[in-house]
Amino acid sequence: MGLENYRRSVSDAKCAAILKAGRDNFLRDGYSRAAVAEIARDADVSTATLYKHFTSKEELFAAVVKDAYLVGEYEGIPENVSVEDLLVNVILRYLHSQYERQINALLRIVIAEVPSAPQLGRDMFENFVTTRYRDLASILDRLVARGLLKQQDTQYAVRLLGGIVKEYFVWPALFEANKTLPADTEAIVRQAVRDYVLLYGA
Amino acid sequence: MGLENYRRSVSDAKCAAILKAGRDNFLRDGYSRAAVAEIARDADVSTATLYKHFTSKEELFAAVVKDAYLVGEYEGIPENVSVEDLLVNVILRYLHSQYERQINALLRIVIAEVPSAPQLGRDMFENFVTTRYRDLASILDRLVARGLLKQQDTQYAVRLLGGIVKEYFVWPALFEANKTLPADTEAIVRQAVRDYVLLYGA
Amino acid sequence: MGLENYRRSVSDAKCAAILKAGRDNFLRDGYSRAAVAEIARDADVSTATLYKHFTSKEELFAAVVKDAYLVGEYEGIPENVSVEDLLVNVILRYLHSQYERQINALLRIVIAEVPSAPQLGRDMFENFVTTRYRDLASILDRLVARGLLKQQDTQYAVRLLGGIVKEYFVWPALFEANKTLPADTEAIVRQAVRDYVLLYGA
Amino acid sequence: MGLENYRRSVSDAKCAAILKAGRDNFLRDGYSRAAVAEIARDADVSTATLYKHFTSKEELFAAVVKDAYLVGEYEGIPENVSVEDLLVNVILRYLHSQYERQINALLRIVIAEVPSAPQLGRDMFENFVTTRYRDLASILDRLVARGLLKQQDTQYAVRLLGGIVKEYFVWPALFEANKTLPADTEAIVRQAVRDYVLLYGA
DNA sequence: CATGAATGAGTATTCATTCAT
DNA sequence: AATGAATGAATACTCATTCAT
Repeated sequence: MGLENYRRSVSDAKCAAILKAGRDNFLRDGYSRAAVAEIARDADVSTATLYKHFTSKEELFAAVVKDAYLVGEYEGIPENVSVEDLLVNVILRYLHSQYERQINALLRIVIAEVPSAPQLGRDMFENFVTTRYRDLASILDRLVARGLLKQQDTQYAVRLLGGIVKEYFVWPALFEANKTLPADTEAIVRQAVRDYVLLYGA
Repeated sequence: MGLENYRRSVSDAKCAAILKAGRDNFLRDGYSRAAVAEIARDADVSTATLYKHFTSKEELFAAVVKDAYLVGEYEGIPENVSVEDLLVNVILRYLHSQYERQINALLRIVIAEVPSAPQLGRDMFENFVTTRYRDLASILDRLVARGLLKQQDTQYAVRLLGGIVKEYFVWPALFEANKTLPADTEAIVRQAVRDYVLLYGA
Repeated sequence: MGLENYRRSVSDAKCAAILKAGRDNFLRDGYSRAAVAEIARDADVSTATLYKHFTSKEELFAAVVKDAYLVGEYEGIPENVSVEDLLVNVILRYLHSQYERQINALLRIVIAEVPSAPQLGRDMFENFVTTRYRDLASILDRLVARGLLKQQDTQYAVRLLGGIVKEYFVWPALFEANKTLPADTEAIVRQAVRDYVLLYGA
Repeated sequence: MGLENYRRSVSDAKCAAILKAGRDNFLRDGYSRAAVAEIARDADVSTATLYKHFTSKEELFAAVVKDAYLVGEYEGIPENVSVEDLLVNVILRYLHSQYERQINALLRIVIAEVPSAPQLGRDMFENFVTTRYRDLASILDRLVARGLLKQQDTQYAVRLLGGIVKEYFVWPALFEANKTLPADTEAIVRQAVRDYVLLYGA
């Protein structure tokens, strides 16, 4: 079994190297301009090896995107904080993760490929929008249950919050490469949360 | 001058034909996949003529994008309507214009090209986001002046409204080709405006 | 019209050069091994130009094959010769044409591609077998009409003659590259014709 | 010796599996398009093992072809039948063997490879043409010796028969994949033999 | 002895751009 | 001024063969 394990580990390492090189290249050049040969070269692998692991450029890109989903987030909700602080905290964690992992740049490319790879668009929407909204809605539901927020349509409430957050932090990042979170991020988030609490707070 | 005028008008007609063919091709195939030769063919022009008018594919695309800015919108603000109705009306006009002119599909392509054509991204952001927000803010300012809305930071108010509208009507359209405005568009817009008026109404 | 004519003549010349280079390469290397890039280079043309003229390697090959059909043959039948001499003469003309134009080598390649390009096989069979047999049958029919041959099934008679001729002169050429007509060709053909006349002569 | 025998038998089995898989692949895809990796997979062997048995794709193909020679044919000549029936019988056995064993498809591939593998062409010609003709000639010789046929050049006679048989049953099969023996095969063979007997019968 | 991962050289085809006419 | 033929560089993908384990 030593041989098999050895092979698997080598293979996994190459696969990871390809994914990383692919990610870098796609982020830098976009999907169409990124060259499979260069990705292979950057990963210190022959193109043929790359094609052993991923049967096409498209599949490699899909794998790169899927790879971005994998990081788990915000398990517990801390007690003893105000509703406002809690929501600000949750949203800031979203945002930092989004920026650190360069999800915005990835979004750009996926959006560009929506007409030719619709499934990829749907998947990414599901994973980066719908799922997060589900998580946030469940938090709001619990706060409602605890009497800390009014009865409300949490589906809509989530989108209200999400809308203003995207407005400030995602939308501009789509139109400018290498955007970083602005200095007044927390202030803006806090303002948005405050409005929300004004409307829907207990 | 007759000959010169004739020549100019022919030239302008060709230019318009190229822009239209370019628009169609870019919208259908995206930037990279769209072929200059096909655009020229669709415009009934030789490739050389196309290159006389636009020095590169990139410039042609930029011109196509700029062309989309040109359509004027919502001149007058009707009097004698409630603040709510007025805002709903204005927003719906934005949305219909956005969908009818396929701005979402164009946005997709511009977004994709942001890393390689940053100026284009900035321009489009300026023209489709900032400008509109300025218009809307001036409307809000006037409403504040008339005492129909509270004193407020209209810059922020506009983005609150814009965020929720994009959340529902632009964001999903980026991730799905050929999306049309949903049937309950007006209801959603009205709900958003109602929330806004609750917070900032006089 | 000078420009147009000039362009056409240049274009035709290039087309001919490509066909010739294609023919040479296919004959030397077979279909699969022949490289489009090398054909283009031999024809002093870029690959893109080659693809303007022929939309694919397969189409180029088909054109090369079709080109081989184009040479017209044996219009008149001389009078005042014996039936035997006449037939020997006709058959020898077939054979020389077949060898000079390297039809055998072309046949080899077409045969190889029959599973993947069945239409090409059918076309070549039609043009190099069926058509010739029709010509020869019409000759035999006229000889029968003149009373120089017995009443007979000329369809079958033609295939009897064709079979023996292929047996000696085509079949071996399929299995050996650059085969030339053997020295005793005429003697063998004469023997075959003699047998035929023994069976079917008046 | 038990272990050695076991090993040899395993090795032989693998070799046979490779040959069979090779045959199937070459027949299906032709020489160039057939992929060594797929042959190995079909044979349940690693590519390295395949290369242990056959040092190159070309050699494997040669072995596949040689394998087709190995089936023995028509040992005894029945007595007490007419010359005509005897010859018809012999020829039909040739033909059925040729079609059942897909020799025509194999011929196609060998013919295609003649320029690059001339020896293979010569071998196949020797084994599928010359050898058979020798067998048939020896039968004719015996018939002449028994006084059932005239004195004759049996070399030539054999090719007369062979020519007409190929004309009807091999030649068309080269130009059409998956051809089967036509329904009137026996009638045609009988007609050919009858002509031959007319010419050369006692 | 057997493996299968890895390779490098090669393939057909495309496209933005130029230039002789 | 307008053409459209021509190009050269690039691209995704394949495959016979080898070699470390």
